[in-house]
Amino acid sequence: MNIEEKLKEKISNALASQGIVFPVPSIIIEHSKSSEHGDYACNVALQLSKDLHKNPREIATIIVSNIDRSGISKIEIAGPGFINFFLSQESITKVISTIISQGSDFGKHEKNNLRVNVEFVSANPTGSLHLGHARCAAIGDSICRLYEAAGYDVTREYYINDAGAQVEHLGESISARYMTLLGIPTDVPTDGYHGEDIKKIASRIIDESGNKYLSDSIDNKKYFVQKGIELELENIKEDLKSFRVEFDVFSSESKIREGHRIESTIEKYKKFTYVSDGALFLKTTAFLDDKDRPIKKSDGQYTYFMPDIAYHLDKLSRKFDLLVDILGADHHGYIARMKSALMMQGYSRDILEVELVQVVRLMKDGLEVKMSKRTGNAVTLRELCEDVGVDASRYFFVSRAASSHLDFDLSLALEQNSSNPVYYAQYAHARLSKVLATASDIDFDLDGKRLREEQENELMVHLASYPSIIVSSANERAPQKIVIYIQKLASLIHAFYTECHIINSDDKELTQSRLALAKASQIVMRNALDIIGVSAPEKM
RNA sequence: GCCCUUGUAGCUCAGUUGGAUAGAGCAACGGCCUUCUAAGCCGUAGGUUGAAUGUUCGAAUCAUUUCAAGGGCGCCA
Repeated sequence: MNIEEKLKEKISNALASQGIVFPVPSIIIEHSKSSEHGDYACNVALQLSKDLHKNPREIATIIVSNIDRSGISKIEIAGPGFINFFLSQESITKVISTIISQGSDFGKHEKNNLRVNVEFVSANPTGSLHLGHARCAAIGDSICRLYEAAGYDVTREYYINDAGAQVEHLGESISARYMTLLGIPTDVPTDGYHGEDIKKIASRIIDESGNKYLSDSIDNKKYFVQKGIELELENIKEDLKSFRVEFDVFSSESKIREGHRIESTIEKYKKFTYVSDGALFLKTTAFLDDKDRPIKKSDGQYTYFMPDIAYHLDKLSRKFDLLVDILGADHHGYIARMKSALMMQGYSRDILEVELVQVVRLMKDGLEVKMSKRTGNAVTLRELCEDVGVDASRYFFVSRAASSHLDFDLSLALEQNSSNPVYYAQYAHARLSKVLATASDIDFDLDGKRLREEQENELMVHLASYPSIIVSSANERAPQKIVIYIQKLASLIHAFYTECHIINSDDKELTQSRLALAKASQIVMRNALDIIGVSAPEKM
């Protein structure tokens, strides 16, 4: 149990001893913003004053006079009724030995036996991934890593839309390039794809099988579509891998449409459908939606919504306790309708959580550049990795809340290279690594007996809060909180490094204490960077 | 016209779910390298939290209205 949990329990017990029931989970312990407010602060007295009809300071006094004071050096009641805790030296330094003994497991929680499926990116296999996908990939993967650290069993899933009009256009575009390369000039359809990747695919088909697919047969058309999807997907997987994102499961729309799966799904929804103007509608307004949605068009084709419902039911049939979809913000209308569809099958509205990621606007010299896959002028994930770097890109995307509208200026991102905050954090890790390597023959003082400075104290308190930050970030699916944590950690490490010289040839004991703190800090920095998929270099 | 998201320092953004003096990073200004990496540290300046009203001990956070930006509005994905 860490310090915060212990404090919560003490407070709850103190209240219970006076007949006031206030369970541990509803108690909020916060880090004091300034050291004059102690190491931790609690506002229960203010929360309780309304229910108990008592002055908050009075309640605080009751708590303080009944609390178990072990590990606490001083308790103060401040302001309107805050309780400020000053920890004893031993309870602060204890975190060092905990971190060093747990190593890369520090911050990871015990398995909670909950299975979560996170679907993200899921870009159509019709071209390279671009900036917007990069943001989704960075956020999605970090959320997965957070869930893993918080004890969930996580499945990363990618849904391939390989059955709609988009992939038909892909096939036609490849076909046109293929013809042109073989000496029969053919225009790419106006709603087709014009990027370089299409040319590459066409020439690859020629390399593999020459002019075998020249005729306009249906089989050949199918071949171009199928081959196009295969190669685009291969490309996407490679790009994602170099961005340190790997999926466990790829599901495809065409599989969902196979056999009579859609028909049998519709059968399950019989109670909630009706025909209007020749189209089949799903009565989503019976649940959360403001309009009923068509699932089968009057021409007999399904809308995209129908296979999507079948797909979500497919995921649920694989026994997940929670589904998370990470989608572009233009899908927000989709949330109510999909939740409604799942509720029709008896699932709770919370079985599906949707995280909306705002689009990235590409800027150049202060002006917006419209990105389009069709015209091929988008900044791709690959370019981003090559020009800005994986670490800087992932850090940048994760440091902003998914809901924030984001402008991305590539030239500025390149310029800012050395002042990018990611290097601030990595540099802190590298500096500690160097000191630890230099003093590798000196033992650690795991009790941190000689740690007295304010910088050391603040650093230790911050280190101790890491496990609870993991839990709250995971619950809120908010990886940017980890970035904030990292930023603060880096700042404290740099201050410690500058103000508290670690290796002192004339004071071995002090050196041993500080080396232990350096080691613990290095471990936590590395663990935290790993959550957002950023490397922790030994030297820079 | 209706719905969703967003609006915080010159710029890019945080803000622990209603708490103490609203915080970081860039940019600006002033200091600090004969000792472990100056990609650093210490300090200064910068704010009517888009605007207004309300809810209460207490509001950037909740409610209503309003302005602005982006997105979505029954057979597109």
